[in-house]
Amino acid sequence: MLPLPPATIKDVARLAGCGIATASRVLNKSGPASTDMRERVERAARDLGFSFNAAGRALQSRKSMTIGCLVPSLANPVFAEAVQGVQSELLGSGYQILISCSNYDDAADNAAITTLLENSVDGIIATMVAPDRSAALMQAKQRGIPVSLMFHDPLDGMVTTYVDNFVAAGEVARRFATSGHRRVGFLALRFSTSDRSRNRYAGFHAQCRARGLADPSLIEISEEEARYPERLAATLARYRDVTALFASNDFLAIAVQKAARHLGWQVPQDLSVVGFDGIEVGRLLETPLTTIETSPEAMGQRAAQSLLNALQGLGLTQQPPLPFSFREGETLAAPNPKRTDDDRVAAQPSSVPPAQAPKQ
Amino acid sequence: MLPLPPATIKDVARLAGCGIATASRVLNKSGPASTDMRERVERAARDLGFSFNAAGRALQSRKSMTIGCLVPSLANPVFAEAVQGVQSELLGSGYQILISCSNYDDAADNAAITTLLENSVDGIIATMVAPDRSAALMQAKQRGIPVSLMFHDPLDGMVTTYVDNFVAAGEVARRFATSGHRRVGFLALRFSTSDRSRNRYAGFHAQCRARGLADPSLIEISEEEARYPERLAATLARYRDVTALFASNDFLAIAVQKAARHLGWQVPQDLSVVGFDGIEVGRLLETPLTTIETSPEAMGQRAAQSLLNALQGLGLTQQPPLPFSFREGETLAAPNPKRTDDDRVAAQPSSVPPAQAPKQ
DNA sequence: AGTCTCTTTGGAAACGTTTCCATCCACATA
DNA sequence: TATGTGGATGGAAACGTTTCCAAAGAGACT
Repeated sequence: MLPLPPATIKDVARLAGCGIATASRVLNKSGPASTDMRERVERAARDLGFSFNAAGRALQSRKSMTIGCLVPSLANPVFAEAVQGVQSELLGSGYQILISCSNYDDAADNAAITTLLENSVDGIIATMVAPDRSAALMQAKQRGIPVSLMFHDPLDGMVTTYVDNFVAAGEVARRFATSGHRRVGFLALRFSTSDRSRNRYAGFHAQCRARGLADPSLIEISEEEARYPERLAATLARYRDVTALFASNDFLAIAVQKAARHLGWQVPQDLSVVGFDGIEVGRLLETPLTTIETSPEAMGQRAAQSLLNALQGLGLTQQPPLPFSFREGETLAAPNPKRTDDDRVAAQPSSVPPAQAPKQ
Repeated sequence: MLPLPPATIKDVARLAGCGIATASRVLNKSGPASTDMRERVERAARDLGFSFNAAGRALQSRKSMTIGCLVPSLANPVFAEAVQGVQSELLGSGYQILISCSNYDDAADNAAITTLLENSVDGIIATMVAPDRSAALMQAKQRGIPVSLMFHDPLDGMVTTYVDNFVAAGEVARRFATSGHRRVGFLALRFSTSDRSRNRYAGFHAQCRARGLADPSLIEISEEEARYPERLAATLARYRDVTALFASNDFLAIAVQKAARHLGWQVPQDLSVVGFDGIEVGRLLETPLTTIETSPEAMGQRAAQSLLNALQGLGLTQQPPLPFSFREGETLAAPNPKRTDDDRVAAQPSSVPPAQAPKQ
């Protein structure tokens, strides 16, 4: 039994004894047909196991019923959940998702968008390194393809679904200040390729100033430090005077907890830690993580919803930011005066210290 | 500036002053052309910003250069990472990924496969509730579309990439026995829709028997219990005599730790816990999780690799299972004789106790 | 000069669909 | 009976490609 070619609408028409146009109209319910004819066509289609060929359809109708989705990585659950949100929102709509990951690489971002364009996607949902500078994305807009960004703060001429990183990060600074911290730090993994991280830092920094705190130390770490707590510990040890750390995402915050333990520091007594994102495991830790809670899934849903609206001709309009909330965990407390006193002796100047890891 | 339609190969041919066939040959490097002609065509294409239209191509060549990927959910990082693996493996190959999620629903599985078929994917990579009973999947195979499963143990007539769940789970039983546990339990979230869970239970059960342990209690919990530690605690409290728990995935294992804390039990002193999957956060917990370590990303990569081979006509062949390793964390220890003695008084018979949650 | 071969080229069909348009038929109205 | 109305139907073009095939031109050989 060789793989016999799938039935086409011609086959259906032939079996039903009618023209192709009629078969098409019946199967699409897109035009008049007598009851008799309707039955014959439907029966023929069923008997042949007919289903439409998307390529033929796309070619003729200039609609691929496919939307392109570009995210940095699916290994990051934040993006994976967002895509899940997109998927769930698109579920009944008839649209498929063509997916692509850039691994946080600008060139890959552009290549991916180009590929999506070649596949004539009807719309694009994306999180990129630099959407504002992407030539491919421009091209998409020129072609009239609606583009809906996720996670990016509002950008000129782009519609985006986002959480106000600046404000949310400011809230963390506020909490730090209220708890009595004076010297705080901001820990980021991919600072240069993530406008989210940069905006969080900016908001954090601004609010620190507003509250009279010292300018926060910006600690940019490597993949390796993020992965091995003892490496991270070595880096943290160089910021002894910092009593509270704002990690730009929850995994980092959890890694900080582990690293702190490694140094014999207690969280939150010796070091307060606050994360960002609000992943579920954070709740389940022995010391539940204090964090900014967001919903990546809602982000994806809303981005998809916007796009669907645009696809229905309703126009693509910028919505207000998604809400976030400050989740009170147990990793934020007042600074330990004893520790700070003791340790400050050994502390180094820290307004913007080198972010490099010590060589091993 | 209205969205002007993208340039077609006809436009290129016209501008280059040649026939369509020639333009196609040059742009595809698929046939002879004089140097002069080559240059003219390439220049024209560049000037027009031409790129191929995938639909036209797919229609004529009967190759969509798209592979369909179906997983239960992207909210589960195990699957998300697997898809990431697929994606990374497919990167330079020219294939796109059309993605779909079933939310662990059998009907949705079938619908998704059908949709993929309509989109004439060239191959399918899937994890389903019941691949062996999927009519749509049969249809795919009949059409000669290569199918590569992920996470499923080998199945009649299907090629799958997997970790030997039976053996891996047996290893956990072995460790429990060696540590001196006699009464153990197996905790699962979606037992009925996951052959993985079932195979893990089977392997665990078999090895418990082989080692002379009591038959493990099968504890099937609801989404809600998995989410709220106090609910899970209530359930666990009904299995006081169980001294070691094998959770069918790491998140569950982490939830168990939290629930145990809620009951005032120490892990591992009062209750040993072992997980499955080997997610990264497990390492970072205050009490690092003991677990079976696997690599979902490698799973995706290998599945994709198989499929690529098949697509190149090399034939799709079943590979041996992927390796796993037992990660020594700190959540497995010898049972606490005191606790077991004390608590057994209140214990209920537990060979196969009701798996339902107490009504609230 | 005639014949052959080889390379370069373009015309046209085919892929599966949708949709415009014309035709046909039945029936109602004048 | 002639005219008009309106629904049902099918032919054919078009969407953007690839590829088969034939034609045309350039040398090389007899």
